[in-house]
Amino acid sequence: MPELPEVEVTRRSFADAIAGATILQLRLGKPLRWPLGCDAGILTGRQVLSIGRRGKYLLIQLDQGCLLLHLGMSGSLRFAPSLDPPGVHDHIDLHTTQGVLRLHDPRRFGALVYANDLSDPVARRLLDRLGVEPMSPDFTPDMFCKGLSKRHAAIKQVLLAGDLVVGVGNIYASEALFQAGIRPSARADSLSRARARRLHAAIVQVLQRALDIGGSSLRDFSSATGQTGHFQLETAVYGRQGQACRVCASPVRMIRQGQRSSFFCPSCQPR
DNA sequence: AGATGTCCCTGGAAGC
DNA sequence: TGCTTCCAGGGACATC
Repeated sequence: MPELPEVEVTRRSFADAIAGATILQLRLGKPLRWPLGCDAGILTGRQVLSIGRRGKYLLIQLDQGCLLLHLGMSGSLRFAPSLDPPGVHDHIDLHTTQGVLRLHDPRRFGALVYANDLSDPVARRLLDRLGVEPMSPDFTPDMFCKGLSKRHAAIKQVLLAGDLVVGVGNIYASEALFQAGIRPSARADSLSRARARRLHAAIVQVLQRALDIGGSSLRDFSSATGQTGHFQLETAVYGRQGQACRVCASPVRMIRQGQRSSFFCPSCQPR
């Protein structure tokens, strides 16, 4: 499932190729999570200036207006000069003078939303609550520690909430917590400064590593050019319940937190 | 304001 | 073999 590294890899894989293109037509398939919010016809003739990203949202900046694209949990993009006729799960085809941008999304948790600009209430509703970018200079150990100290919930759930730091999904949250030696159920405000700093470093490291290897944590992930990661991310704990911890050989355990599964090693993550 | 539970959707796996 | 049930996930939203 696309977490931040996959979204960023996707962005980089077609941003340059689509920049400057003029939109010819937007074809919509089955309804996605939210409606587009405008008549698809008004996009014809508009120019794509750039592709940005905020959290897991791709921001398609137009000469007039902006499209917010979310891959949900099963979405992937393809950008090519031409594509086969759309299949059952191809729900968006953005035809441009430089190629077709296609969203393939079997589970339809993805979305494409039009906004006049990023200060439009439509965009703000989606983006305002997002925390800092984990790979930006704003994500400092200090702000992270301060943020955690105000939260009583379990650390794993605070990470997933995305209002402190964005982009850490279910897989990378478990992996970062393992690397920091912190149990997912530990209360955020119970972490010492030293442990919170360790977690901060682990988050950056885990995400950077995934980015470096092309966002390959997703089993069937591919970039917009169809590039698949050659390196499957070797998860330390995610999805490995019952198997031996790669560090100490204790059986990895799974618990449920807020309808999500969390994985940890009881011995490497004692509290 | 923060915490918690619910919902959206469908392919694949597990259970009967 | 063929059915049914369960599960995965991001994140907005409602409710406490």
